[in-house]
Amino acid sequence: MKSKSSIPASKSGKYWLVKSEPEVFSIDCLAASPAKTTCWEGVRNYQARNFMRDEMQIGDFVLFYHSNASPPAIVGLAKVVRAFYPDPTAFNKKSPYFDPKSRKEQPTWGMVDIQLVEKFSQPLGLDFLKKVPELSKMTLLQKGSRLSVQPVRPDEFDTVIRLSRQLAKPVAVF
DNA sequence: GCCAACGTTGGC
DNA sequence: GCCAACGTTGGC
Repeated sequence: MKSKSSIPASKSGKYWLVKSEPEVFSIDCLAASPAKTTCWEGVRNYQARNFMRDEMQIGDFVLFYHSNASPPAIVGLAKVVRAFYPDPTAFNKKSPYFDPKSRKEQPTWGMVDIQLVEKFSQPLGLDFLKKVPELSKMTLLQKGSRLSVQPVRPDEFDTVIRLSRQLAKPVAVF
């Protein structure tokens, strides 16, 4: 019998990774959010914005990464549930994400909504990921890579999901 | 807390 | 358009 693949496939064929500092917004915050959904506010980098605006589509899968964490790790999977729309925090003077140059008539910044699909039972730590040959080209693992919203190649996405499944299995004891 | 790498700003 | 100064990111 053919077994059904447990690797999720996105309709668009596109996959992403977003970074968040767990001190600011962790995967547990996402899990505790209404409908396990949050708006991805505060992106203030043009390249990251352009990915969200020009390429992200509803249904795309998004790896959730904890940066500035110990250890830094991919901690779960989410998906896009709302396409790009203006980020109101850019107009809020009290927000840390306030941008005085952004005009309401023509907003500079935007965001998408993402919904939690699953929190990995074992985080995939940065040091672990670096040892995986199939991931050697992954944007996240390149030196000096700081993009907070970045594309992930389909084969890399498959590898990450497969590793998360492997790590979730009980360790054999002899 | 340090600091390398990167992005942005602004004078010229 | 160049590039120095500055600010931010993020691993360690």
